[in-house]
Amino acid sequence: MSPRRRDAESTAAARAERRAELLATAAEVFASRGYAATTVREVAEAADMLGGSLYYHFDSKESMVDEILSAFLTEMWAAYDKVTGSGLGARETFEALIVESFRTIHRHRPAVVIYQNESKHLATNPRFSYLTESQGRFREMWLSVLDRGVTDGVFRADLDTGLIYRFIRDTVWLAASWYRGDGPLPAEEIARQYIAMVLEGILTTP
Amino acid sequence: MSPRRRDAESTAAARAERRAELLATAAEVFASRGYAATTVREVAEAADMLGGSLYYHFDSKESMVDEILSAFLTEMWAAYDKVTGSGLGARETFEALIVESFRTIHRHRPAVVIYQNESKHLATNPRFSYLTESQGRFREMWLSVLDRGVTDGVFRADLDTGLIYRFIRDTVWLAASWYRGDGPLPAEEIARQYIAMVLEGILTTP
Amino acid sequence: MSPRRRDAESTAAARAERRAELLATAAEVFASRGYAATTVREVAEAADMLGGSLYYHFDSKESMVDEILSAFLTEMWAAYDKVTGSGLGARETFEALIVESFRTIHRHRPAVVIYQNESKHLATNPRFSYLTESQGRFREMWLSVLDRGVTDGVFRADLDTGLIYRFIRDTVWLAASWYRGDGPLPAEEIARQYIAMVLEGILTTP
Amino acid sequence: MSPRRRDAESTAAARAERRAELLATAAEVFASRGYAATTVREVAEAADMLGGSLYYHFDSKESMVDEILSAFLTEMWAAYDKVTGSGLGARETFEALIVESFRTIHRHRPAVVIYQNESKHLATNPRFSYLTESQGRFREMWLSVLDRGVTDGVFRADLDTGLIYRFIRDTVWLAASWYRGDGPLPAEEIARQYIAMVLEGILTTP
DNA sequence: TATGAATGAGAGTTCATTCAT
DNA sequence: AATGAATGAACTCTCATTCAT
Repeated sequence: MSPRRRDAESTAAARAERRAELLATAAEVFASRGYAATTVREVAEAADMLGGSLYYHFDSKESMVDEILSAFLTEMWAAYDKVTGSGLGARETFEALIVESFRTIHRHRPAVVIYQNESKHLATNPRFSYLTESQGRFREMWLSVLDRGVTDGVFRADLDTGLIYRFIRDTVWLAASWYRGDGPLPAEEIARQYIAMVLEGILTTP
Repeated sequence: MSPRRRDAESTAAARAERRAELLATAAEVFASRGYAATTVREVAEAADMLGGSLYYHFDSKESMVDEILSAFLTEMWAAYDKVTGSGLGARETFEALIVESFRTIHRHRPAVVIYQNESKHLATNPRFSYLTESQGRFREMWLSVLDRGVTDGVFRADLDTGLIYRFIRDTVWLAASWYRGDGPLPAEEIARQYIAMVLEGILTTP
Repeated sequence: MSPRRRDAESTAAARAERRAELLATAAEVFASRGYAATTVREVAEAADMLGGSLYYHFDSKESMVDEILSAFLTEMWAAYDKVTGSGLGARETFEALIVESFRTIHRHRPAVVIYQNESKHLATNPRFSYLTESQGRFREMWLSVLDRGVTDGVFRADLDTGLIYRFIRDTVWLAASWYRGDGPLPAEEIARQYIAMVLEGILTTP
Repeated sequence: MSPRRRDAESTAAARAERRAELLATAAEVFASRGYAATTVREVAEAADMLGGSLYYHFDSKESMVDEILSAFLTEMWAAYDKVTGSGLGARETFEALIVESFRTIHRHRPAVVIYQNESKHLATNPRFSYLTESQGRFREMWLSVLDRGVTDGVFRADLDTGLIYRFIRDTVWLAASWYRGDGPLPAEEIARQYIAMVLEGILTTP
């Protein structure tokens, strides 16, 4: 490997790292102020640069969210696929998916918040059609688990699985907007209680 | 009643009605496109007018959301207060509040969606401080019901009530973004299943 | 004279009177806030009506200033013409013109203020070409008096009459912006002192 | 001096210079068309830019006049203070102040015109309270000189000094609207004749 | 005569984006 | 890599004006 080659590699790596840094910064700003309400200048300022400088790294404001969201979704689906592909029973799959979701939130909180708040509007743009696709896949995945559970007699049959699905989707993702990882309850404890609540309900059992 | 009197009344009433109409239109547009991303022209267009014409009725774009949100919150709290003031037990109060929430969603869906999506950002503006206050009241109301239920032995003691609270808050309000009232399940059935799910869990009881 | 005729007359008279009232109101508002900065609504409000109602009486905002200014100029020139046509000597004419100017200010203060502040900008509009004409006539009138005074040995020959003219023009008209007629000095006294100052200077005579 | 240091200085200086250029352009446009009647786009056009570009340099249209006026007043007061602080007699102070005023007009004509035309309206805005203060200071300065002159027996005692003050104020500042510096009379000659006129009057001395 | 609702042009301002340096 | 100046489209809002009632 020639020195020249190594240089190219190291600068390419440095460049990728800088992008990642900037994206992380941007994600936080977008998450806290809202994508539409955030100006490019604000993002740049948070990264200690001037507005125009961001355009050396990114094509547009849009391409920033794009990268943020697609990176997050890619990683999330890799984790989900591992779970669903490991041949667990319905209840175990259910629990594992919930745990995995909280883990994703833990690792990509800003991206999750953006996804939660903006994907509906962004999805109208063809560029973000993958958001709609992801949502569909998400729905199918959960419905499949829930239906299997009902068939297996693990989950109640008197509840609409579509309703349960929405219920789970909403609470799991919205957790991103309040879960900080520095509260009194550790992540595992939250996941455990969450699972207990959904599975067994909040009533005392007689 | 003199004719003059009647005239004054009818024009004042007509004006109030027009405002209400326009606010309803604005609420729908804000809800579907997002407040920040919606232009005043779009609102006006949806009301079959030109941009400037809205300013005959309202001071600003901001005052529109203000009216939309405060009207909705006023009505919602009146309903909640009736429930909490009627001396029901913890579980009955719990159920009644859920039902009331779904009713509110049914009547003010666009306002609820706006509240859900924008209140975090709007609340930074002193004009919308009532949003933060309302959120605080909401939290206290639910925690009081939940804690009472735990004390009375109706609700499980091994779950964090703060967690349950968030759980309920998120799912109830997010329901506004998917509940249309024209789906296969009627409102009461949704409320019933929702309550069953939260109270008893989704597992089959052995 | 038939009753019908009298009615027509009285309504025409009433109408003219209303116009005059409205113009007086408008003049005051234009004078105190500036023509460009004054909105039609503000004028209407000062006359206890709504914005649109003024258009029953006047074609446009512009036509209001037009009427205000031309009425004032017509009256002013009638008075000046009387003075210049009465065969007085240069000094007497000078004094009479000054007195007449203060009288005009006294009677048309708002119009004078408007003239002072806005005529430069209005004059660019062909409709107000008479403002430029009036200014020219004004200049000629004063220069003629001053030159005659110099020729007659009444006024100093070592001063540029063009400079004196500007000097007089500025102070006389600007007096409109501070002269209220309710100060400690009565109008005649002001005119007297003003004349003394301009004619004899402010130095003590040795 | 390091190159870095010099760069920082030169860019800061270049920036200040650009601001000054733009302000000079803006002042001319405001002076000739009136502040309220001038659009930001017109100012920009006069500076060969587009409307929005001005906002890179200035916060608002208002901040432009603010800078124009306060810069002018600061310089003017520095000059006046030098005169009043140099222990001259009443008459010499009087003459020096007049000369200084004409010099100020010569150097800041557009600013003076703006001050003359707009300060009354601008002063209602708290941001421009310094205009009112300056006016008060101006009045006190002149009255003090005039009163001293009367006491010393240099100026006539039979004229109201308040009237003389207004007289001087009006003519001096209004000179800005006609004095171009390119007329037949040079600045000093104008000041000389002006002083002669005010001090000795326009009558021939018998 | 006057109202009240609406118009539509244009104002001040913001902001994503570009580009020479 | 980053700066800083500028662009230009779009936005919120204002206001003279119109017109049915």
